[in-house]
Parts: sequence; C-alpha cells; structure tokens
Amino acid sequence: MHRHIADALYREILSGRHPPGARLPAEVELAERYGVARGTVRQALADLGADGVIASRKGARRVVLGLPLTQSFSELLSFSAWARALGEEPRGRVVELTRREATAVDADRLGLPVGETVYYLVRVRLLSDTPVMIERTTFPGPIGEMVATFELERESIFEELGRRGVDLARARHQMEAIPATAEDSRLLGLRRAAPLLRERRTTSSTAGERLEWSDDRYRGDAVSFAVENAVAARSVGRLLSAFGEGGREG
Amino acid sequence: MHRHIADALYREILSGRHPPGARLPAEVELAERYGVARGTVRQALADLGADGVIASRKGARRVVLGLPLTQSFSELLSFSAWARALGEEPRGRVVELTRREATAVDADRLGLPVGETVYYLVRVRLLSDTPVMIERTTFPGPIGEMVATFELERESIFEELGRRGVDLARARHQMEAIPATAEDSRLLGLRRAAPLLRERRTTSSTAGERLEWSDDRYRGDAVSFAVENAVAARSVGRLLSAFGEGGREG
DNA sequence: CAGTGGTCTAGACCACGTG
DNA sequence: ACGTGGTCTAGACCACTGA
Repeated sequence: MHRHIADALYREILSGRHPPGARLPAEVELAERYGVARGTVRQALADLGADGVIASRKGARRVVLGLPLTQSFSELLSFSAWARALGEEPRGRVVELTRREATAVDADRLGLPVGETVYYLVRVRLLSDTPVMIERTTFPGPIGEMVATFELERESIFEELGRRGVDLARARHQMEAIPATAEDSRLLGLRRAAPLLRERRTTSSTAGERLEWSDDRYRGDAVSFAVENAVAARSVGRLLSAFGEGGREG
Repeated sequence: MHRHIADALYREILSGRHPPGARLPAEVELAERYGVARGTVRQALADLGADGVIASRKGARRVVLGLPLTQSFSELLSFSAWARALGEEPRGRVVELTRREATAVDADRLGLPVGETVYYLVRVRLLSDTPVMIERTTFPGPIGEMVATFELERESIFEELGRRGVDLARARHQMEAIPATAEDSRLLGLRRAAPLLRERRTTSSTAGERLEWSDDRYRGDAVSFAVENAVAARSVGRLLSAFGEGGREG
C-alpha cells in the first residue's frame, strides 16, 4: 500500500501537478484521500524522500525538490539499463571469455583462495555503434558457469542473474581518472593516455558473499557519474586513499 | 530516543560485540531492553540500515554487514575532513578570490539571475606539500561575503559555514575524467592533458536554496572516490548523459 | 494560534526463514 | 511450528512554521 501511494504521488509530480517548489498536501489529508492511517502515508513519503524527490521540515508542508537522478539501484550496475534510458539498444562485443585461476587481486576482491577457478570476461560496450566502455569482469566459478551460458552480445548480465535468483544486494564502487593503456586506446579508438574514468566495483549478496568484481573504463568525454546525498542518508563517502593506493593492477 | 538507540547499537558494532555477519537481537528484544515500543526500535534500525551498517530480510534477524566507508556527510564535502582522516594537516593556497557578476553557468547552477553578484574562489589544496586538487567555487553574494572573512588558507569553509548556522543539507555531485587544461597542469605541476578527476557539486539547503557550486579537479593518481549502495537505499545513480552533455564550461 | 511534521505507543495480521 | 521482520491502525504529545 505505501508503495502504491508513493508511486501515485511520484506520478503526480512527474505530471507537473506538483512542480519543484510546490508544497504537497498534508499527511492527514493524504491519509484521508487514500483511506489509510497516517503512518502508512509517512512511509510512502519517506520512500520519496530517500530518492531526493521531496524535502520535509518540522512544522511546514513537504516541498517538491525535483526529479531524482535515477530511479533504481540496478541502473548503477547495469550498462543495459543505462543505455535503454538513453533510448539506445544496449550492445556489447565480447573480446574475451576465459576460465582461469584467481590472481592475488581476484582473490582479494572476491574473497577466494588464490588459484581457485574464476571466469574472466572482457566486453566492449557500444552506444550508437561507438565504443564507450570496456568492461573487465571476474566471476567466482559457479556464477561464471551461469554467465558463460548467456547471450553476452545482447543480454544484461545483472538482469539475467537477477532473474535466475542470484541475490545481488550491495555494491561498492571506486572511481578514478586514469590514462588509457595501449589496449584501452585500441579497443576504444582513442589516442594513447586519453583520460578514462575507471569504475572498480565489487557486488555482494545480502549475506556479504562476493558475486563479481569488475574494472570498467569509460571514455572521459562520453559519460559522467552522478551522486546525490542528504544529511539523513549517510551512505556515500570519499574513499580514504591517496597516492598509489588502489594500485595499477587493472 | 531512536537516535540514542541507533548510536548505542552502532557503538556495540564498533566495539566488536556484533562482528560483521553476526545477527542482531530481535526487535522485540531491543524494545524490551530500552523500554520503548517496537516502532521506535525499528526507526533506530532504519537509521543504521540507511548507513549500510546492517541488512534485513523478512523472517530473519538483522545481519551486521560491516562499517560504512565514511561516518559523516561533511566528509564528502570537506577536503579538510578528508585530509585529517589521512593524518594530514589540511592546507590550501588561495589563487583567486573575486566578486563578479554571475555567468549563465553560475546562474543555472545557483538558481540566480545572470549578472547577480557572486563570489569566485580558486584554491589549490595540498597533501604533504604536494598539490592534489584545484577547487573553483562560486558562492551567492550573501554566502560569499561570509566566506571572504574566513582564514581561507587554513579553515574549512563547510565546517565554518555550518558553525555560523548555514543550513547545508543536500549535495549533488557529478564526476568525470577530463584532460588537464594549461592552467590545471600549471597549478598541479602535471604535464598537459594529464587525466584529472573532475567533481562538480551543487550544495543546497533543506528548502532547496542553492548555497554554492564548485568545480573540483583532482590529480588522477592521487585520489579515488568510493560509493556504496544497497538495494534499499536508492540514493545513488548514474547520470543520464552521454557525449558532450555536461559541457566544458569549467 | 491553528496546522504540520517528528516522534512514540500498543496493539494487530501476514509472509517469510530457520530449525 | 515458531519466531522474525514488514506492514498497518488509531490514537497521542510536542516543537516548529506560517499566517
């Protein structure tokens, strides 16, 4: 029910009925309108607040802030969802898919012993037939065996894993600017040492089990990442690293 | 009360009494321990969940995930807090502080009319006497007048504004990889076109009033940004932009 | 001063998980 | 089967906002 109310209010905001700056109806009024208790309305409003759509101050009606930068968690993980939101057909060219033994870096990232079997996948992702990103992903053996059966040129790995019941719950991202290596510039069609935005990511299950790690490199002129944070939602932070920490192992 | 309970539980987790992977006491048990209703305990646990400290699944006890990457909102904004966490003395060299008229970009970012008075501050920030970041910040007139009185070589602007009662509530960040301009490379002591991590940020009050915007450029080899997200906390997203969107106005 | 959101209480039912 | 978290109800008091 609270989800339904949040959706209804969000659609009203999208429709322009409550433009940015407008004040929303009071909680009691909404409770009456939807025939629910005030607590349920508050839960719906909390959902919208967490997305940065509305703000609240004690004593005053809630205010519409604007539209959130993204709607779903999966969009941060999924190149495919991002491409579709841009009106593009997500595509990927598989450069390499190998089964190999975990390196020290893999072992650290995935929480496995060195030498354990992992799957290594390299894909170049395209927008409008232009390469914009190189994806170098390592999966633990069991996940890799599933991934190897996917249609990697077209399917979204994350969406497909989700459909098969894999519990993708949390991700940790690390973002840096690096110069393109020889292979990077060849695959992306850029000059040597062009600036790339590197995102290194580790995805875990609810229980903390590591499900993949990836080194994704975006053309600097093709993409930007957005983060929004509020005082109440303290889930974003600057990594405590400097000078060489984080290495060059990619 | 819910804040007190959240703090108490967080301290218990920090102390190692509930190591990562451990299951927390049930809600009813905590309610009994603190002599409050179950709803109050749930509110405290929601606070910890938003910080990524614990996870919950229907039917099972809450699980401790680990420590968040950062404790406070101000750390993402504040170079000073970041430097201190690295054991460094935060320092900044003021390159420029001018009062000028708002450009179209300033007007858009700060929600002001073009030509309105703004303050423009350029600082080079140092770690271990090495320049690692250039900060180009624009403040609306009233905020700028306060900032102009600060000891800009040593003080943290955000911390100082907070102390003076300015309501810094929300920030929107955008991160990209760009090549260093001639001025960038001169101020940072890098070669031309070295990869930089650019963070553009707009900070707002609770009511949505814009308080500053900044174009910060970090040495690519000196810093990385970390983001952690969970399914429940949908506050982080990839910006929907590609190819030139976002401009080169810096 | 009336209205509003923030907080808390004391119940209740349900779907889910774990043992 | 039982305990657990997710959800919802129907009240209540307070601090704050805004007219």
